Amino acid sequence: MASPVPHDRTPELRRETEQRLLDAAERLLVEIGYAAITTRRLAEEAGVNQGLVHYYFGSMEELFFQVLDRFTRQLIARQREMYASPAPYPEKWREAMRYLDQDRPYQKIWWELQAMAWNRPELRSRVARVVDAWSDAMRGAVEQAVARYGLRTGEFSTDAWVTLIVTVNEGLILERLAGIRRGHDELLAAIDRWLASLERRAARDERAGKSRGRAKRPGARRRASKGKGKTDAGA
Amino acid sequence: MASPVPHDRTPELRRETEQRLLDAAERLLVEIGYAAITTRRLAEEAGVNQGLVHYYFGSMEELFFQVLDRFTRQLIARQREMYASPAPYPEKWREAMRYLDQDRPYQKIWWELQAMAWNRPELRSRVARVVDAWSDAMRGAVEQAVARYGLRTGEFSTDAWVTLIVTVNEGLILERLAGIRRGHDELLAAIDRWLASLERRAARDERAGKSRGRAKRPGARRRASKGKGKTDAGA
DNA sequence: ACCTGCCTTAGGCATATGACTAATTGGTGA
DNA sequence: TCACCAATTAGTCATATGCCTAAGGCAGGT
Repeated sequence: MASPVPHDRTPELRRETEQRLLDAAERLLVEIGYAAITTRRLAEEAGVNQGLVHYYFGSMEELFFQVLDRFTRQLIARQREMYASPAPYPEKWREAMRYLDQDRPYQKIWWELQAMAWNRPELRSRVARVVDAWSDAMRGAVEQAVARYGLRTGEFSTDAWVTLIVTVNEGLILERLAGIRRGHDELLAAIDRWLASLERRAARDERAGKSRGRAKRPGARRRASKGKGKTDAGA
Repeated sequence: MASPVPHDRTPELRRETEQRLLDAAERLLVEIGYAAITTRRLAEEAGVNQGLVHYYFGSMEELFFQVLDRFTRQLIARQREMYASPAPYPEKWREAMRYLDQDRPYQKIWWELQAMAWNRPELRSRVARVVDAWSDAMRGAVEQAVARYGLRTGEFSTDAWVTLIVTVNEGLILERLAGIRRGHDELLAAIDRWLASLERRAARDERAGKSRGRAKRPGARRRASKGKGKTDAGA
């Protein structure tokens, strides 16, 4: 429960109350879901009078629009930051996987907003924008990984890889939202092993000065299964 | 809009009116989402009087419980039927992928029910049951495919494969629900090519009487990338 | 001190909602 | 035909909801 609004009316106050309401909406998305949020429940959570929803946003609908806009901006910025890291790809993957367990409120907000958007055509483009940004943010990292690990991209384009990685992540997040964990540890461990071995081999190849093309063929079979892991590792 | 209820009171009438209401609820889940369904909207859609919701189900909550139960039973039966087919794995995958575009109402219902369950702990176990059944239904087919195509399972257990396939499917379905198609065709085409080549090679190996172990090593590199495809093909 | 503009409050209003109920209807069996 | 029981109707009720408004409060500027 937020504290009452301070009574000094500085120029920042408008943003303060607006942000309070938007923050409260996010907390309630996590706690009770979009369908259960009312103006009174929201105002109570924000520690302001119920009339302020109308004053600042005009309607609940507009408030949700702004919740979605603010959230998507934050999410996109965060994904760009994560994938801009110079760390090798397995590290990026591990970082993203850590979010699976540590970032449940964030994920809940995102998927509650999506569920709301399923029935609101005017919101779909905004949702699509985030997924596009996510894909774009990781594309560079995936391209580098594919090149570094000498994985063939002839049959699997970068777009296919990226799509695979994104969809796997989405599926994992959603299952956890529903309390499902079956098979997750097995999958994540397998991907991790595979990525680690790809990275070790790439480092070895660098030291030996070997061309990757050559390095692939001897362990081709092993790489095959790992190549799968790479697919998974794309997140 | 359903037609009015017939006026002959046979012993089947109770089931008739109940089913009408449950059918109407499913249609509305597709059309307006769970959050917008009211007793009056539902009764109108079912062509019955609004008081019958209380008479037959006692509450909207109980009605949604029964919608979920009925739907999950149907979904599980259908998945079992699909994966029980003796067709080779690529055909099963293609059958499942055809559902991506042709079965949008079905998918919408399922995900609206899931979104509802995110905020209803008492519904989570039911949702989890469906995902478990889905995984179980496809496990046999995946195991057969792994064996037939000579793919290593040492690093990727069957559980990992199954989880990968399920999560990819979930991600694809959800993106389409939000109107997102980017990268889907590329991914599905790549998986299809890879599965087709796996199947051709398996058939050739059968005719030639070669052991799969031997057959893998020459094309090891190609198999690697296809192994990825197989990962994708697991759906 | 006064004025102005913005913020906030304390309700109020019209409508919607889930749940409910008494009366009526209709089918079946004796 | 009559009696009985289940199904249905036609509202009703208490409460909730989104939206709104007039009045008051407060800070900053003159």
